[in-house]
Amino acid sequence: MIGRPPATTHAEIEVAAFDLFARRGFAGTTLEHIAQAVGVGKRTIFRYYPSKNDILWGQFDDSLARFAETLHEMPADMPVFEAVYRGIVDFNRFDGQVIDHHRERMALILRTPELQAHSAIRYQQWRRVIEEFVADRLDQNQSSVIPVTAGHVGLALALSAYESWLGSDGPSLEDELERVFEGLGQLMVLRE
Amino acid sequence: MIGRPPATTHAEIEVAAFDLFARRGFAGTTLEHIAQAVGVGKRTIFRYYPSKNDILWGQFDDSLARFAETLHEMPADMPVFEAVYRGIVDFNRFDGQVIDHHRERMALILRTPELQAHSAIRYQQWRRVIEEFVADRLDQNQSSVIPVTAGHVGLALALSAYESWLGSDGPSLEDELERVFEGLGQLMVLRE
DNA sequence: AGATTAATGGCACTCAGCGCCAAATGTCAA
DNA sequence: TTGACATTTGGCGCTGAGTGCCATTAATCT
Repeated sequence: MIGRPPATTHAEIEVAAFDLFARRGFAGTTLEHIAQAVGVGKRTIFRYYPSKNDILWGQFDDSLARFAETLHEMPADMPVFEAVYRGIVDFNRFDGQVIDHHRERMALILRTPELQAHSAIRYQQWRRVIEEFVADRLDQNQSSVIPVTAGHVGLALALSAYESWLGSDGPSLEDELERVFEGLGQLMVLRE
Repeated sequence: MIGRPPATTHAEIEVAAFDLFARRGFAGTTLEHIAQAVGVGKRTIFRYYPSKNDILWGQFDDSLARFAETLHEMPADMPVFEAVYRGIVDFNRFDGQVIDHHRERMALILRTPELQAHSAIRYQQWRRVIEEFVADRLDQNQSSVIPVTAGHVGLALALSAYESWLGSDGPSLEDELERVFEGLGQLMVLRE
């Protein structure tokens, strides 16, 4: 490769930041701390991540592409929202090796106020993937009611499952998703 | 009242800020601008609102109490999630005089990235109200699956309706909520 | 008039984030 | 081996949100 070689990597920054966040808290960790831990200038951190909030989201953009793929691979005769549900389950499947790390990461993201707020931006991208899929399947406009609702409700399911998952240490994420989905079914039936 | 009289009010700050946000954009408006418009020190603004993000949310805390009341006034034999749905509709009923203002406010909140992010914090409080109500009705713990899911899904419905409402200028917010709710029903039925 | 009470607002600070640009550090061609 | 070139680094200085501190101001009460 030509030019001056990079002094660090996204992964290295993420690891260092993760460690500091866990030990000193998110707010208690300045970008200066992270930069020093990595052995790089503060200015450089910003070249790798647009903001302190984004560090923990790592490769989320790649994941989104994978999510879209997963959805589009669902059998064409499967009911839309079931496809969405299964897509969400697939999207949140992690190997035993990384699941612990994923849990800690999500605990930070879902329980740190600043990160909670920032997540809304990421969730939006995630919802768009569902919207697009549902709109495509039902041959509707992406901004019409059903696709938008599917996106929001899909997110609602995922977040509910994550909260339950983080709150206890028994069931797997997949189990929690199923329980939540079933719960929604009950709620809807209860309406009649 | 004893002591030095206040130099301004929450309402005055809100009006001034709202005007500036509409004209110069949220990011383009500094707290210094708002302070000058109100004729007060920047430091004082922070005594009335904890952050720039919070100004537009005004009396939200009071609204929450009203929301909780509305829910608890629902007939005891009404199915839980229908009660939640009706509570949301009631909560979002506004007089013809204030509806235009409410629309502009929500457009700002839902379309400005910084505010979108910050809203997550407020939504959380709002969800808690639903959680509490549902938990109470079903005699479950507030943090168990059904109440949490009801909170998230309730929010999903409200946000979907607001997006539709802001996107077109025909139907009322109440109509949009009904369409969204019906849409969710379709999605769920489609699963079978 | 003087004591008391409560709000104001200035000052100095920290930290996130950005624009700018010179310096550093590699590769490649002659 | 040397010099041109490409690319990243990181320092500097700035803006703007938000906080702690505290003297000042402006009311009321005795």
